[in-house]
Amino acid sequence: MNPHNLHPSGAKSAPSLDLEQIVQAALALLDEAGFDGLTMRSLADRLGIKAASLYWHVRGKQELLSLMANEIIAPMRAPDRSLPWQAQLEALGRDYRQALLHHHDAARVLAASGAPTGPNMLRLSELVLRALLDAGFDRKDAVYAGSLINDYVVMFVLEETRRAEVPAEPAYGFAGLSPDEYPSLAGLADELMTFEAEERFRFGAEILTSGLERRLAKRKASDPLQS
Amino acid sequence: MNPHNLHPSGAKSAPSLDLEQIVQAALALLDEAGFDGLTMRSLADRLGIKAASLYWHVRGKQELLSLMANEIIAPMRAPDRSLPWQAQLEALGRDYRQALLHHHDAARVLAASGAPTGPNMLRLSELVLRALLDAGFDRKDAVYAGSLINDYVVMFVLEETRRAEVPAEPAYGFAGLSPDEYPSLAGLADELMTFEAEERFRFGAEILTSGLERRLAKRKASDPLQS
DNA sequence: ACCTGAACACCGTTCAAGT
DNA sequence: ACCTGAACACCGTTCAAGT
Repeated sequence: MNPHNLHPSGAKSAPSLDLEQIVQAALALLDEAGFDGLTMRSLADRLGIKAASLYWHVRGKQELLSLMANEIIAPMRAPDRSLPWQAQLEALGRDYRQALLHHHDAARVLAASGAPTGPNMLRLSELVLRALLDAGFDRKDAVYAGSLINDYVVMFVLEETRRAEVPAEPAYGFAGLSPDEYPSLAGLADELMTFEAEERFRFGAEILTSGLERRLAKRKASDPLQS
Repeated sequence: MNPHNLHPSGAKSAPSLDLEQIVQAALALLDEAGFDGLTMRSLADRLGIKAASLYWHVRGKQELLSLMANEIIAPMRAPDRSLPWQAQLEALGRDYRQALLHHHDAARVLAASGAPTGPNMLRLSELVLRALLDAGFDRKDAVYAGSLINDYVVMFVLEETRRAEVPAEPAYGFAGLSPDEYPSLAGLADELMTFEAEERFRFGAEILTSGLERRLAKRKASDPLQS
């Protein structure tokens, strides 16, 4: 239908508009079928091509997942740089979580997508690290803190999704536990089976933030050159 | 060979000694072939049976993974209860990480194994939650903190393993990044490509511990009934 | 009680060949 | 440049049948 994909209007020709369609179709398939239903074969079906054809556009499923991860976080916005670093990081964390919740099993895609490669992924890393460097963390600490924050959000939504997908999960059967063998566990059965996502997410965010605050305070105390 | 598996000596007959062999074989296979090489078919081969036979012993691969997870953390020891809670949690975290590092891709098994079910898994949860309750955290906070710590260790070793398996990973190509588009990322290229596991693990542990200390202090300040 | 044969319904990926 | 046919080398799981 459009054999050359040329724009006669001289606008810079969109690089691989086909790839964009593939990623959009993959996201739509993810929403319908979940991570386990996302296969090269059914993605090809949805695009009206054969599975083998996908390999002309992407190196393999791994690359597809990276492209999807990059697209999933596309709606994320940069936080106001004039805010305190804690507020910037919390805004990024909340935003990240919302982006993941916006697609079915998105956290599994992110967890499987490997090192950040796409521009949106790189931009997210950039924003987190910028806030940490601005705050006064040294280079190593900024990198460590950045991956801590990233891992926290992905892990949280992974668990959040798992809990939501299996309602009244029988596997979370902490109810019948022997109070003699597992006194703490048995006493916490109610709390273990409940998942109050918002409150729980804020808890972890608060722990990370105040832990980082403490780290920063110690660093500054031992290094009077910092502002 | 041992059709009834009876102990004439009156000792309580070992419940499912066969299951134990299966889990041991699965762990040996994991060590040799990694998580992706751990299939029901090759596990059956190793045991000298057919894949279908495994389903008489376990409900499915998911249950096998749970059993493996339980076995992987079997060497973990309870921390000295007289230690401060911070030291107990740090000991548990280090011990947990070591147990995971002891088997190839063990963190992937733990991440895939779902809610804790086996006795060792339950005991690990029990120990973490006991330390937190002893410290004075309320019930909800203890549960939240417990899963935070657990997730941190698993996520860390997941990343640690990924980094070790792919030496000089070309995917972690932060070197050629444009300093104009990604100034922080480009400036941190060295730190992003290095993975100093011990130091990095301690960093996260310290952030979590001091964040939890702060939380506890705030709680106690607002609740004079606590010791 | 425990195991096998045989199948079902899939996977990701490669590659020569087509247009 | 892009797609297909056909295959390769696998998966997890079920179930009637064997012993």
